[in-house]
Amino acid sequence: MQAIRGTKDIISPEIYTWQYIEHIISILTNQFGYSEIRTPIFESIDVFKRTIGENTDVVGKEMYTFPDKGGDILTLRPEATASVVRAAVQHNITAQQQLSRVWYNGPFFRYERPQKGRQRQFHQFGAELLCAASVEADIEIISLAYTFLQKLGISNSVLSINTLATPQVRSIYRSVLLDYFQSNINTLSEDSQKRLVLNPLRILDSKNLDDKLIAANAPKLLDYLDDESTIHFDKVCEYLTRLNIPFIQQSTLVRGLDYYSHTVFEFTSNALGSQDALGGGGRYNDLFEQFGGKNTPSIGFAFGIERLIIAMNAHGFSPDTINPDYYIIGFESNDARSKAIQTAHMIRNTTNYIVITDVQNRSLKAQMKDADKHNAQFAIIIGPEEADKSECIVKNLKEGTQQNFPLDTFLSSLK
RNA sequence: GCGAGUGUAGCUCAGUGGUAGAGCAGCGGUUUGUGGUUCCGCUGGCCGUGGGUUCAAUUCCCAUCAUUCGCCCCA
Repeated sequence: MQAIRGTKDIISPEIYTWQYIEHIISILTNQFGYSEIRTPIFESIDVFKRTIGENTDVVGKEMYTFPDKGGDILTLRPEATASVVRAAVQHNITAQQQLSRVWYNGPFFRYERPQKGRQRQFHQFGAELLCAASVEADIEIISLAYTFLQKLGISNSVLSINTLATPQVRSIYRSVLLDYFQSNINTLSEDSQKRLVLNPLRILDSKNLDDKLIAANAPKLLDYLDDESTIHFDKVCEYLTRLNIPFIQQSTLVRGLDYYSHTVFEFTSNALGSQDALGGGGRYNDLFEQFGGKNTPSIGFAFGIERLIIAMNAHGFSPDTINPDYYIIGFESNDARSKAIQTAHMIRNTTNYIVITDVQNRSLKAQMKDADKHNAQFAIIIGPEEADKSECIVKNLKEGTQQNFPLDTFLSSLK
């Protein structure tokens, strides 16, 4: 038996990197005043289907969808934003234009071919700023995401931003683009010919060389923006400059989910290989209405934890190891071993020190070696002689010095 | 869904048509109650799984599963 394809067990020592990231998330979200939200792992398929977009790959071929015993069609969440909005509408979180700041961290599921930085069960940390249409909201979200990467020591990632404007502008642009690509259809790659039908904007993003040449001369969305979109986007760029957050305007940046409008952004890293996005996000001003809510402009982002770890490792990150304060050694006689276990029990009950003991009845030498391997500060040694006198040897393993103490004296010195 | 590579001890990897090695790790010892350095020894592998070719396969062929890297897509 083994873990199924595209899933994995996270064990020591990698788990310490995960815990480190979770620790940073906790600090960061507190700094920005965001509170955690935990939505169900599975939802009705309808939560994702129309909101993400029926023509997207995520919905079209990547969702884990199944009927439950009652016949309801359920889907393992492939992303979080739709769930968060569903929850916000259900609980009237943003009723009366109430702003809300939330974050999440957890597993998501997409049925895809695994490769570097891509699994079927993966994990995302994300944040959503609900009910805020202002440029400042965009900036807060991008600043949060940027600060997160800084705190993790991922210094060389690149922030790309773009605007997808309003749905109205986008549909005009879409038809212009369609005409343009239609006239070049024979030189387009096979994939892009399909994209022409499903989502022509996506051709702009193609990795195919021929497509890139054609896309380079394609009409630019920027030339079709209305005033509202232009002003918003320009202000976002100005603000980023003022905050000293480096970015590049990338007119080819198209995000894969249908609900985005206006600001979209992505953080990439060259440490990741082909799946080069650490995370991304954007504004979704019309999503609430799809869940029967009022118009509630919002913006958010998500990072892939697995990809962050790849980037952190590329930067040489290694998590701090937690070393024991005391390694309690009892050896040879039952009395000595018993006193050692009692001592460990006492220390753990009355203090927060980290205490390791041997549970294999090993020799003094073996336990000393083990204490060293654990990188313990002190070895507390109790042999038959010490046990008889209710004493212990306190040995400083860093300095190699040691001294005998009555057990009581040693224990009371810890408080 | 498509393409290519890989699958041998806990880990990283050698290797050969006649049932296997190294380094690291682990355990033990170096004169018997003390770790981190040497030195010595030991444990440990149905050589991914199932078929086929062969007197014989871990080594060749096929399939399958897993994994890696691409395509696609995204976190």
